[in-house]
Amino acid sequence: MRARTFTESGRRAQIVASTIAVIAEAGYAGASFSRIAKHAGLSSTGMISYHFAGKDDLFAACITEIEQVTGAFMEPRIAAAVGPVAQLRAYVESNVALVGQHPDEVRALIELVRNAAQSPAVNGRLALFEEHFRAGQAAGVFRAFDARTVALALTSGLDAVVATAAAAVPEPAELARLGRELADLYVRATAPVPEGGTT
Amino acid sequence: MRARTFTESGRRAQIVASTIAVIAEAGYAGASFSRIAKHAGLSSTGMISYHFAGKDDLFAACITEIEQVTGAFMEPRIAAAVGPVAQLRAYVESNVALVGQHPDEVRALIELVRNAAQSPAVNGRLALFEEHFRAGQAAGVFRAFDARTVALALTSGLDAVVATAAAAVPEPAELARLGRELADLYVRATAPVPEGGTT
Amino acid sequence: MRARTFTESGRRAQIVASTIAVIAEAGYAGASFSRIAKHAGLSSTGMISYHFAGKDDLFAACITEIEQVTGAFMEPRIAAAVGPVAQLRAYVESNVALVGQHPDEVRALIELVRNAAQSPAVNGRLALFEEHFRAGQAAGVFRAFDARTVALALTSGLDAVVATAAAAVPEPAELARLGRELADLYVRATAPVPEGGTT
Amino acid sequence: MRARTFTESGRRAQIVASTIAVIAEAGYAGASFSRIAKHAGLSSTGMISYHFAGKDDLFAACITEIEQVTGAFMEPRIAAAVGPVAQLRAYVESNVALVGQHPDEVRALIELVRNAAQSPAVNGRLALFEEHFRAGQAAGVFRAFDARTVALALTSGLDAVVATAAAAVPEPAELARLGRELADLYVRATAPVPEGGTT
DNA sequence: TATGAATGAGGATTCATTCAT
DNA sequence: AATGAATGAATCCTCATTCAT
Repeated sequence: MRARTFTESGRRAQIVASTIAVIAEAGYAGASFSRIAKHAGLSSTGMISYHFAGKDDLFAACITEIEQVTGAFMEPRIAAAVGPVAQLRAYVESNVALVGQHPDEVRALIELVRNAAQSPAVNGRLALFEEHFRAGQAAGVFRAFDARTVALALTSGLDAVVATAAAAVPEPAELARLGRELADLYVRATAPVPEGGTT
Repeated sequence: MRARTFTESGRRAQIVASTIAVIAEAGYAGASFSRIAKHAGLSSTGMISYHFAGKDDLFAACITEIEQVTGAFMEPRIAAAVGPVAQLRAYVESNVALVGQHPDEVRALIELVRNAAQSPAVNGRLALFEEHFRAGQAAGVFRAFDARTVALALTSGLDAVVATAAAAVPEPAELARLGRELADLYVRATAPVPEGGTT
Repeated sequence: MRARTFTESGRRAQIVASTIAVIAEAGYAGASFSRIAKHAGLSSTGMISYHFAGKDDLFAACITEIEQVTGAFMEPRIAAAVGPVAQLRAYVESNVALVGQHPDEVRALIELVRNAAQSPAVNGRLALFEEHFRAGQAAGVFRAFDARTVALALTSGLDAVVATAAAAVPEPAELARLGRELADLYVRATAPVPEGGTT
Repeated sequence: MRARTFTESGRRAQIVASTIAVIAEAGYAGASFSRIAKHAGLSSTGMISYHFAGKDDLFAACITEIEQVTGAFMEPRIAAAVGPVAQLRAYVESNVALVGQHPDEVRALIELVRNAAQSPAVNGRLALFEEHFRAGQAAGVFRAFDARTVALALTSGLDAVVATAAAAVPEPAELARLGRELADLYVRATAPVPEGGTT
């Protein structure tokens, strides 16, 4: 087997993987211990309680695991981009492209972020965007706007597009087109005002 | 199919109101019959089943009620705007402003739309935006983009901002500012390309 | 599909036994999970759902258990009889005698067969009788009659006598007399016509 | 309308008729007040409780009504027969034939008799048969047997055949054949022993 | 570690009945 | 006579969690 993360012992990792699969398939509300146990081939839910302090703990472990997987895909792509605007574009495009690689993880993360009471993950990404926008504004590559509000709107819009795509994964080319569409939208939305203001 | 009395028979309306309040407070998953009954001052959940065929029926009634309330607030404001761009701005601003008037209804509707498996409400709004964008593109006031994807991203971003605002309702002035921020964002995101394209 | 332990895992068997007792005492309609749980000394009905997939599953297990018990009693007695007529008599008499040994099982089986929408058990016995009559007719030991209708009437009559006896179990001698009475009735009812027919 | 029995006021009769229809269609267990009310076109179950002291009272009224209907059909046919044997035959045949005329009433009565805790109706018929057999034995037209046991077996067998026929009403000719089959069976089963004993 | 059993609360829904109007 | 609203118990079932083995 050997297909385990280095952070967790075998069973834990197996349970986390099953949880992600179940959330992706049945949604947050449908992810009961018994369903997860069945998926994991466990004969009882007791094993889950043994390995995790509770549902919150299990879900937190899932978020950690998913972030590792998605980070490995997205981070190099974002790092390869130069400048705040290109990085924004890279974030959006790689996030959409990620659907083609790890649809279950993407679906599960969105469900978790949507339902799990204010995890550090969701706040982290929000803060990341907000900070990114502020830095870009200081550098003059983004126009003046309320960074927090815009970060919230854009990350949520991104999630919605990604979730829809993950529900019925399109071909890579179509996925790339979706990413470009959305990145265009976000770049234009945040671009500096050229000369005279619009309305 | 029998005709119902004027105020929706009193109790029915009261149950709907309580359901909206409970969803706003405890979320979709937390809106159990017993919690709703307690909020409504009913001695048992049987009364809810007496008035509504089931949870779907109750939630549908809530959506209808909320749409009536929100429509009464937003529609005249949108109708007063001239042209697709101004109407987009009016939609966004009046939706955010609505939070100050009916925060519970706004929160509940978002929860319902998010969870009640593909209601006509959510599809309706999405189709409305999509159609609005296509018409504006034909008129040359919106640039060329994938109307469906953009509609999805922008409505979801709007929901997120509205939901966040509804969670801790700010003062009207701050609410108005939020609305303008978001409307600006959306107008710029969809504005026609002046001469040379960006990026 | 997992293999079950020897005594049907202890609790399972206990629940089945309690269910049989409750059905015998309170009838099919009165056999609620809560009553069964109380009889079995369980603190909640959840335990029953834990061991059985549902009411159908539980009842099916009861039928299996009862058939095992009754089969062990009746089958050797029937097998010892020679010829279709003697076997018919042996079936009836051993079935009535069974009441003295397992009154609860007999009562419960009749209730189950009467209510559990066309179980294989009831159809099986009916088909068995029908086939038995046809074979006997071919051998000339039964007169010509509609095998299906007669099978239906006689098995139902047998059930009624057995159920009545099980409601207030008489002494073995009286039980034996009842069995002989009924066997006589059935043997005469199905006997070949000697010379001139009656009317 | 004018289609009311002389025993009950309009609404009562209507409720009784609906109850019979519902029991025939949904069985004893399925005959809830709400279903009966719906069938009767009543907007609430309160009306049933108003007219009847309880479920037992309602069901008793149904039995009375059904016995009137069935008696009107069967009694003249039985009265036309001469002698205990012919009367037994007439009872069986007219009871089976009744299925063609009043299937709902037949179905409902069997359900009621089977479930309603020992009504006078079922005991009455049993006593009637028993007494009939005793009288016939005294007259020498029936052989010596346990009148009570035989009455129980034969009435139950008759019920089963009738219930099966009522579940999918056959053509009158087939119904008549069934009746003759069963009557033959019962007449032979109870016939005096000619010379030497059988078996 | 892992299993299977047990718990107790909570889920929606249906039921017969009562009562004010 | 009739309605509609209300009650409270009972239905089966699922849940997360605990515990002895």
